[in-house]
Order: sequence, then structure tokens, then C-alpha cells
Amino acid sequence: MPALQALSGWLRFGDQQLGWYHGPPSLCIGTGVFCILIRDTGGFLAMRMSQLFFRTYREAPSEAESDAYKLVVRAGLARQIASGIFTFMPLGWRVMRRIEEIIRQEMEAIGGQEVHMPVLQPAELWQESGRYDAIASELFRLKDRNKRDFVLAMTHEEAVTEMARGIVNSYRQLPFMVFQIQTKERDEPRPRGGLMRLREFTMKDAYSFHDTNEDLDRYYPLVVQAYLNIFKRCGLNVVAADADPGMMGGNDSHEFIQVSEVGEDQVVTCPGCGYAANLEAAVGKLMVLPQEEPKPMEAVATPDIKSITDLAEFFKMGPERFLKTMVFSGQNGLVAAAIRGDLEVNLAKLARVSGQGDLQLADEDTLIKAGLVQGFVSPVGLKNITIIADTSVTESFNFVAGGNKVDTHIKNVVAGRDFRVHHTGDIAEVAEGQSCAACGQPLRIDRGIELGHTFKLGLKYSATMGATFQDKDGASRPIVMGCYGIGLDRLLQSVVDGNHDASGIIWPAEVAPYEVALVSLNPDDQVSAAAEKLYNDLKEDGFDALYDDRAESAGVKLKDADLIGLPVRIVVSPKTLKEGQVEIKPRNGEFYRVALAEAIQSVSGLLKN
RNA sequence: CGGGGCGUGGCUCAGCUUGGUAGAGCGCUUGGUUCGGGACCAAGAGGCCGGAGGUUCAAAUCCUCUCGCCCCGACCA
Repeated sequence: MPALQALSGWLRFGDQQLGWYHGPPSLCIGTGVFCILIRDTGGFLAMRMSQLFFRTYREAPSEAESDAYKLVVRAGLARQIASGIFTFMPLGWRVMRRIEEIIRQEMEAIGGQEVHMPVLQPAELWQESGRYDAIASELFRLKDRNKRDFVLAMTHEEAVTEMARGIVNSYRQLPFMVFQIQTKERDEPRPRGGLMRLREFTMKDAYSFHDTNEDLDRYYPLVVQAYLNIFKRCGLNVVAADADPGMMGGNDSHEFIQVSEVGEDQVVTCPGCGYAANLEAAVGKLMVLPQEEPKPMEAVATPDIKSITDLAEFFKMGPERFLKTMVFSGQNGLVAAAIRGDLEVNLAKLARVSGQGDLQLADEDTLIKAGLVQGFVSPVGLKNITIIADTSVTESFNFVAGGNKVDTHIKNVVAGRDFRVHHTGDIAEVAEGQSCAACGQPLRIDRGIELGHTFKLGLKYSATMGATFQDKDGASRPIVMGCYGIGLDRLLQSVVDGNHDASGIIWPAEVAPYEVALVSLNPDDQVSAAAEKLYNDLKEDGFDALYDDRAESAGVKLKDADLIGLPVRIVVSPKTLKEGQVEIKPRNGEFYRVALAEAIQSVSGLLKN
């Protein structure tokens, strides 16, 4: 093929004709296609659908389960390339950029400064924090050409702490908050739910640095409020729920949960006072038992009576008078959890109180090996097993407990007197309908999606990685840190989850990929001319319009408009144009007609509220 | 990692039980007719039936192994 000496053709950017090009082929990236580089101004350009790189689907791929994910795929926002790994296409990416912009504004409003830290990081950093060994398989590891160990960051605590210790010397430099919007890599055991749980995803992570815990306490609520603002602007009603701070300890922690049937978490909320908590951290009001004097223990024959229900009937007493003992096996051996008969053990709480992760209900073989009898297990007389007592058990006396012998129970068991308690704490799981500890209203439990998480890190990273500063007295102290995350991909899918109908997405105005869908139906010359003029006028007035100028049937165009779900639709067609009118329809409202000349004004009014 | 399901054209799926030249709808191309809710007619293009090995005269179909994807659970700082 002979080398090209020169080329000519129209130069275009998007749908804008920039001029005729004649010159060397260096800018040619394909037959008749020229590439010129223009610095993005941050503005969003209007677009013709005939030029938009996109595709909608009548049917969603079979792997899509949830409505929201189906719509993400059908509307052509993103597509999966491998399990938990996605490509965002132009429509979807515009939504991402809109979400990013909201987040930037709210983070900057509370003093945040945007930074950008690498995803590829040396293993040493993670060895310093201890997470290189602590995290077994979720961390992607690799080597460079010199066989040095690297990781792909799953979060950026190490990197940000490294940055802080390199910059901060004095309390005078504190406090400050930095944030970034960056890719995270996690080798998830099971990616799922489309954009819900990914192996590669985008997170806004923020870190604040303080000289004292008090200063972190002062700042923390600002972040919580900023988060609520962000979700609200994204069209979601997210609750800030008390969260399990996890095995790493720490005190204050909130999860920002969007109630959804497809959620992975369970959130307890009170309709009365607004209390909200992750089930793993939630507390409810317990039935109060009458005060009694401790009585002496007494064995009772209970032939084949094992369950609390049967025992309650046998003894003619409520389930709250029994002491239920559940045995779990963990990394460091068995754990016996003693709890009142009317309550259930929450595993996360038990893990926290016992200090043992990886707990599983022990199977029958394990019980037998430990010399225990299923149905009659009791903390009384247990040896070599860690005993955890729920506070419900230590606050009252005279429970009926198992006898650790077949067909035997013991009356009047008192914690501490009749069995040793290694740890006491709240390990009870809140039940649907249980009374709220604060106001007494019945609690409800819903599934929900965790969109954001804030917590007070404290000294965990600054202490282990040596990020210290000199205080007023000249003493060297580790920096007090807070850390705050939002998952953007799942936020996008949640916006769809919370804003759609049977026909498609209903984008909240602030995150919509375009503001206005301009659709020409069955265009004749007059209709085309009117639509073209409207499109140009919209652009000139600064509206992000998506103009469906495709040679498609009316049905296809209208279905696509509903599916893509822009906030306002303008239809230009012969039917209304012969009366000098166009049809305007909010995506979530009724259509009406206005004079062609008033269309933009009308649309503008709709978008303002 | 345990349990279950599925891999056949871009998408949804049939064919597999009982081996015998690979199908439908949607989408795509071309021409014509239509023209306000995924139009119609005609003619086309497009498939190492996820991969490897085996059985057989013959494998999408039977057997073995493997890879991928989905769901439930475990896990999820």
C-alpha cells in the first residue's frame, strides 16, 4: 500500500464541524476520520444520537439478575468484560463524571483537597502496616521485572499515611483532609450483582488528620453531613447507620445504606426516632426480668426436651427464663456463647466480644469430641472453652440452663457463681419488631446496600507506620486519623435501583447523562428543520441535549428515550408541529404541548425544580 | 472454598434424553412499502456449538478433564 502524502476531509469534534482539513496524514486515525486533541473544559457537550457510540438492548443478558443491573446493561451504560470487571461506555461514563462532580463539590465544601495516589504500590508499604500478611487472598500481588514485590491497592491508607508522615512535622499543619477518586483492586471471593461488588472499582476515599481525638470528633460529623448531601443530590434517600467498627476496633463508624431488596447488608431502623444501625451493631430494648435473689442450683430431668420452645412448655415459663448456650468453633478453639432463651446470637457481635474471628456454629461431631451433648449444652462445668456471656445473662439470676448430660437441665443457674465468664458483652441480635431502645417503637429490619462508610481510624496506621507530629509541648505523637469511603460504581447502580420504572431509568437531574432528550418523530422537512433549530438553540443556551436524529421508527425512538431516561423529553413531530407546537414530557410526569418558541423556556422551568 | 445452574451468530433461546450435513426470534446489510410506542415484505451476511482429550464409520449431542460465567452460602479492612 503506498504511503499517504496528504489527506483532506472535514474535521469534526463530536457532532461539531470544525473545518476542512488538508495536510499530512499524521492526524488521520482511519479512513476519513481525523483526530485532534482538545483539552476538555469540564463542560458537557450536547450530542446527536446518530453520532453517539452506544447501543441499547431489548433484552438484558441472562446473567443480569437485579432490575437495576438489567437497566445498566440494556441502556448501554456499562458492559462486563470479566467477572467483576466492567467497561463504562459514553453514556455511563457521563453519569460517573456527574457523580464525581457532586462528590468533589461536597468534599471541597468541608475543606477536602483532592490528591491522586497510585494503585500500583511497593509491597514494603503494606508490610509496614502489617496488611501484606494480614490479608490472605483479597490483595492482588505481582512482581516487577526485577522481581520486586508490588501490590494493587485495595484502599489507600498506607499510601496516604506515607504521604502524611513525609509532610507533617508539627501540630501547626493539622488538621487537614485529602481525598481522591481512584481505582481500587480487590480479588473478591465472589463478585456479584453487576456493579454491586466488583474486583476493579472506583472509590472516593478521604482521610482526615488531627492532633487530638477531640478534633476528629469535631470534624467527623461534617463528613457525615457531606455524605448525606451527596446521596441526596444523587436522588437517593440513604440512612446513616451505626456500624460494626470491625475487628480493628475503633469507636465511631457509620455505614450509609440505601434500602434495597438486593442489598447485601441488613439495616435496623426505627420509624419512631430515626435510629438506624447495621444489624451487626444494632441494639434493641430487652424484656426486663423481675429481680430475684439467687437460689441454689437444682438438677431437673428433662427427657428428650431440647429446644427452648419445648423447655418453655415443660417448665411453664417464658423463653426469657432460659439460658441458651451456643458453641462456635473459631481459629483459637471453641467459644461458648451464653444468651437468654428469647434472644439469638449475632456472629459479628460475638466475634467482637470474644476477639475471635472466623466463627462458625460447631457441628455435632465437634460437640461430641468436646464432651458436649446437643440440646443440653451448658456453661456450667465447662472446661477449656472460652465462655462469652451476653449482658442479658449477667444482669439476672436463676436461669434454667442445660445440664451437659443427656435429658438433664439445671434450675437457678447464676452467671459468675455457677460458671466462669471470660467475656461479657452485647452479643444479641435485634429481631424484627423488637422495641427501640431509645423510643420503644417497634424496629424494622431491611436489606440494604452499603454505599459509603465513615470511621474514626484513630492511630492504627499512624502509629504502626510512624506518622507522627510534634505537639505544643514538643512531644512526638502519632496523628489521629479518620477515613471515609464511597463506592461510585455501586452508587451509580443504586441510583438506577432507586429511580426507575418498567420502561427504564428515571435519572435525577443532577446525575443524568444529558438533561434533555430531543426526539424527532417521523420527520419531514419541516420537522427536521424545527428539530435542528431547537437543538442548536438548546446548545446555545447551555443545555446538555441528546438529539435523537436517527432514522428510526417512532416506537424505537420513544422506547429508547424511556430506557435511557433523561429528565425531560421534547418530541417534534408533524402531528403537533402543524399547530406550531412540540410535546414536552418530564420522564416521571405527564406530557403537555407548548408552542415551539416556548419549548426551551418550558424545559428550563422543568429542570429547575 | 462448599452447594446449585449455565456456556450454541451481537442479544434471548431451541436442538442434546434416543449421535447422522447447525435452527428460531430480535439485532445487522440491501431494496421496497410504511410512519406516535421496539413496523411490514423480499433478498442476504454472520456460528473452531467455551477448550482439550476420548468413544464411534460419524459427536453440539455420549465419556473424562479443563476454562469461563451466574446464583446461594462462607468471605467482604
